[in-house]
Amino acid sequence: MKYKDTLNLGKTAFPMRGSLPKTEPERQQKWYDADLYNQRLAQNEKKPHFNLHDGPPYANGNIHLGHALNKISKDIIVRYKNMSGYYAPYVPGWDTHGLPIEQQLTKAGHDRKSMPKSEWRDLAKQFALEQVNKQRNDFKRLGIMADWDNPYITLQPEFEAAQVRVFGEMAGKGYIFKGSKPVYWSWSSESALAEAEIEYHDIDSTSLYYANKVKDGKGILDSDTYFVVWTTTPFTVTASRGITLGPDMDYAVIQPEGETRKFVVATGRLDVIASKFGWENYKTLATYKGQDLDRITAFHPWDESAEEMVMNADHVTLDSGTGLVHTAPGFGEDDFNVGQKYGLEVAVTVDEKGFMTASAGTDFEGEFYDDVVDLVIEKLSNKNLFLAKEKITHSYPFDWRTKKPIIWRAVPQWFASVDKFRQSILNDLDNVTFYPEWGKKRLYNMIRDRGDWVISRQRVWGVPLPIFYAEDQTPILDQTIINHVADLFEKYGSNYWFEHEAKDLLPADYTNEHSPNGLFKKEEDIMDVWFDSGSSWAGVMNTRKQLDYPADLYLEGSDQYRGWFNSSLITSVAVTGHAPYKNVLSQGFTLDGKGNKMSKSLGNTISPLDVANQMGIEILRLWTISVDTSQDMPVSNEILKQVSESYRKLRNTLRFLMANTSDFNYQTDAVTYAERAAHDQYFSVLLNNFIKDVRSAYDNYQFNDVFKRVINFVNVDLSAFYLDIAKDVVYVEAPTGHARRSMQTVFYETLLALTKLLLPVLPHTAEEVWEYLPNETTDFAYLSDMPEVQDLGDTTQLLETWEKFMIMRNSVNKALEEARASELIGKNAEAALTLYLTDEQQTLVSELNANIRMLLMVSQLHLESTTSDNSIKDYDGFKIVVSRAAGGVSPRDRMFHEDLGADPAFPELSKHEAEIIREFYPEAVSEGLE
RNA sequence: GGGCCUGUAGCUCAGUUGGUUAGAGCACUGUGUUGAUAACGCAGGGGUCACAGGUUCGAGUCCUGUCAGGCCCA
Repeated sequence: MKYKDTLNLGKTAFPMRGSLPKTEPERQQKWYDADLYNQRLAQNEKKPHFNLHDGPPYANGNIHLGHALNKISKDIIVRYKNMSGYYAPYVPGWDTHGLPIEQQLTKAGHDRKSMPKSEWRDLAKQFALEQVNKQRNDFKRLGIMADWDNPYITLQPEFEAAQVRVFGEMAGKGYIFKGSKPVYWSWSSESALAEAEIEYHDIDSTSLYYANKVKDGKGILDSDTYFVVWTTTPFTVTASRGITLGPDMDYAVIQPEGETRKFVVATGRLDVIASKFGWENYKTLATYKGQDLDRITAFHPWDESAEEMVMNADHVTLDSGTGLVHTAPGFGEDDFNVGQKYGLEVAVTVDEKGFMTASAGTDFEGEFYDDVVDLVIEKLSNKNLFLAKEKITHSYPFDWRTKKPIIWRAVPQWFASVDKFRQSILNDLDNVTFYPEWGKKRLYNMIRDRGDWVISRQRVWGVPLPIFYAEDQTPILDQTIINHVADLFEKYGSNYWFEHEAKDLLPADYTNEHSPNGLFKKEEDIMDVWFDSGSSWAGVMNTRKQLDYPADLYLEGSDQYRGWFNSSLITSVAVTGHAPYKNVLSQGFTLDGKGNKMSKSLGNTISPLDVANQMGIEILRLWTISVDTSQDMPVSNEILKQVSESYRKLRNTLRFLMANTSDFNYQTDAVTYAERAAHDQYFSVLLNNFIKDVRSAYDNYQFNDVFKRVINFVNVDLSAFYLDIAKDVVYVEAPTGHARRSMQTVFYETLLALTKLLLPVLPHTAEEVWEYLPNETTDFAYLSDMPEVQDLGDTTQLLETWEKFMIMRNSVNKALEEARASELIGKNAEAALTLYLTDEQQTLVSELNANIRMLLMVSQLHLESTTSDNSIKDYDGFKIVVSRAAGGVSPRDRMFHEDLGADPAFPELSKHEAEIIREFYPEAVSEGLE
């Protein structure tokens, strides 16, 4: 018989390497085959609910790292909650309407104008659903446990119906109104364009400098004073209604030599302007801040029915022009915004084809907008207001399809009046908890400063605005009618709107005093897609019976303060008076290894599927908790490599625990806490605190705290200490003896706790471990519950004592290392230690009440009283002498013993070992050992 | 230009209400083992806390500015 056969070396088939790219998909298939998602929920049916509401990704394109981070984070939370006493469903969603999908159709060669709208919408729907399927498969590869068979999709009839009802509620409360607002307008395609449909080219334009005569100087400016303004779009002078100044910028009133008129120009532009206009000498009569001149008025250059208001806004710069900006609210976004603040008219003097309308004046009517420069100059010159013209080259927006220039032009739009319930929104934010805390401030500022919400889009692929027009063009916004439309959508889908006439969309007997002939028209615009996803609290949380409103948690990237967090909040407060979420968790963005934005053009992106296929999705999942997700997170191959090292450490540690508990049955062999050896009790306490800390980190969504605690526990407490000293027990001691069983009990509890605590992050690995735990009865680890914190009484004293021991151990290690360096010993087993202890240190030793020789992993230990002998080296307060161990080496435990051969049958073994052999391997007495 | 956020060892993170020589894990170097072995132990080196001012007896920690980076606006 061999010595080795009398040892209890660990045994397990659990592979050291995970082969994750290969095994993960197989394991996921098992989950889906077993319908694990619903199994877990069924088990939790009577528990309190925890609702994480999924923000819908846009159904277009491949999933990227941001998607992965988002879904993995949600999966971690949902899995944790389901294993911690909650019923936590996870209904994934997709955002499917909107322009990008229309653009994909165009790219694919479809022409929107060559087919009926309903047909175009069918194509869009088909495309969107294909994208959903593709993304769904990719999300499943990430190991996400969700209701993949029943997602919510914003194009689903029940979702659209709920959304329209939200709109109806808001209309019923008077929050919806019609106005107009500038948009990118392509006269060449007679259509509004989105930012994405525009490309920029350099063009030459004629810019004009002209003067506006003061009308009401408010006692500050004389009536012979003129504001000098500059414009690069002369046609907009016809719709000019204001002059915008920088509130903190300086303006001078000057009088050039030989001039009777006075001019207002920004001080910072005076030199440039004077030379441009040939003002050789001028005197400065006064200077003002922009804000001093607020609300002074001037005459429109020629239109007597209009006037120009002096306003202040921050967008004014001194880069060009005069520091005074001619402002036409119908033809520019800045102009519109500042105009709204001052209540200016939104004049639009160009029609949809780019021709001037009657409102521009009879001289202009019918002229093409780009051909009126000379006419404008003539009109200005007639009034002696023209100052100069100048050719400029600048970047200008073009229609990407027709390659013609575009203009800003106000068109009728539907608005949601945020102003009417802004204060309720702001107040209700106090009832929401934000992770991180600054999220509240960020959302608060945005809501506080935002304007009304433009909810209409001049597009086709979206939910129609359920509004009708009477014969005299009066819009009909009636909640009852809107709900009637919602009912139709619920039955037939929103394409019904495009397939039917207005009369078929209205209740059968509907009449309206504005339509004496019973004729009606329907609105052609659709809703902003943010209204779609912003209604999901109604379309999903309120609609599905296993979910509740408000949600416990919304979790998205920090860009969603402007997006989904924002739009959901607005619609929810508008309808119910409350936020749709109790908690909001926002995450940063993934950056490359240098901290820069990831982008395809820079070629620094990392695909989550590539990581899954090359390293395993477990690595990316582990990465997710290794970083502080509340901030931006760098990712690189180097970083992922480091994470995979951590994964290997975790995996190996689990493997070691499994190998050394493979002959252990917790039900029959476990040793109670009170009966455990001192070091096992100590480690039990460490484990218990570890469970408490990790659970608390999960509860607070502090993922990287989970990571840090796990890694430290595994490396420091387990690997470097407990598992290291353990080998001399679990390998060497009697297989069923108390010392070994005591330790195996703790091993098993540790293994089980680690496996469960890691499951939300590493579900594949946890399930793999589970297959090696025959005593655990559930089919899947995911059907088990999180380890509970035990009441072990007051452990403060115990921990303090052992912390002191760890300091002592540290000193001993240093002493041993020196002995090794001087070649006195090789391994620790060759050493005998002599410790010269102070009174305090002796107390520590007696309090430990443990086998200290074993804990220090040396063959022999001698404890002496402290000495004044200065030749004995002090290691951080401990006087230690290392010498060679006495006696001989046992080939079995490889330690030095002075009692080898005490049992004549076993001349090479110590007495203690011989006893073990006689009891557990009696055949060795006759066979002998070698 | 505005709102919000970030910048501590090669990497990922801790650093409490400002208080002694700034910590951890990984990586690295050396070394021991070869009964966790494409593993494990031990020891060690490594930081002008982005930069510059300021407040204070004292600042990684508070204030101001600069630089770099991110999200959202303009």
